[in-house]
Amino acid sequence: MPELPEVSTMVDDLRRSVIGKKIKSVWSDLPPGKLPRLTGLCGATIKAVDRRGKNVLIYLEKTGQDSVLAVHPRMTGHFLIGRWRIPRSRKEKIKPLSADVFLNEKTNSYIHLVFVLSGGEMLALSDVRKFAKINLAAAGETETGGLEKLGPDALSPKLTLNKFVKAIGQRKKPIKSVLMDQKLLSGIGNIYSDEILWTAEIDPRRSAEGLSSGEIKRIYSAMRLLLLRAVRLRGTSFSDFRDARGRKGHYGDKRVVYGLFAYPCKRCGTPIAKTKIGGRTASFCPNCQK
DNA sequence: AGTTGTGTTGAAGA
DNA sequence: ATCTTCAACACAAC
Repeated sequence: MPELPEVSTMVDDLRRSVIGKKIKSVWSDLPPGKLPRLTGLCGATIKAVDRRGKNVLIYLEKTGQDSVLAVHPRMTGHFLIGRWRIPRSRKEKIKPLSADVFLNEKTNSYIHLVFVLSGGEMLALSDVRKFAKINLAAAGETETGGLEKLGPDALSPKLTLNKFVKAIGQRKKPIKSVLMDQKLLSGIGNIYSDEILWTAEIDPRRSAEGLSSGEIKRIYSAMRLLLLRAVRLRGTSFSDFRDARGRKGHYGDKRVVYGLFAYPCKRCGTPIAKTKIGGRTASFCPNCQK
């Protein structure tokens, strides 16, 4: 699930806890091939953490060879900061060293990658479905790390209304699919596309090319408003997402349409409908989203 | 107990 | 080019 606000929350937490720390050792139980060789990162210092779309970028410095670790959490990946007992055998299961109720929550127990940091804390990746994509590139080569096709970030100040219109207008696909197309615009997934289109009062099935400039402007405003609100509320934990301390985000409590099938529309009372758009479930109000 | 659906994405097929 | 389907994987819900 992690979309822009959830990844933003991860990055926010990591910035506060891991910048300046040195990687002492790396552990993973993922099969070789699911992640690059990371042993070379031992001794590297974490210089910065950033976000691009739904990717977490961790900038590392080691004498003579700077690099950037790009992690895409896909559906269930999330970073945690804590302490775990690192297994020595394959049979042994990894588990938290403390009785921290959050780190012991099931969602947070699927640890597949751990960086042991200077100072004793560890940076771990929990990912029940193991879809997270982990990429390591030399610094300056992030453009070749699979991020080169990424469209402008949905919260970038550089993404003006004019550029937004150019990015999404003229597309024949349904507007919901266009908003979720990371090559056109990065950071939005199923949850926030539903939320944005409900707020902008636009039917998610409509072709982007048929939208008026006024309608695109409404979508742009709703996009900024909702993403900023969700960032402030530290994301949505409808499913697996947790922050770096294992705690839930609160946007889910404030959501307006996602996952509210058959509930009354918060604007007009009509029962919320759902349909499939491009293979994804879409929730919308059949009355006031035109 | 087997089937179905799930937030993402990219590759493969039409 | 453009759209749809499926696979990667594990689990919860039915």
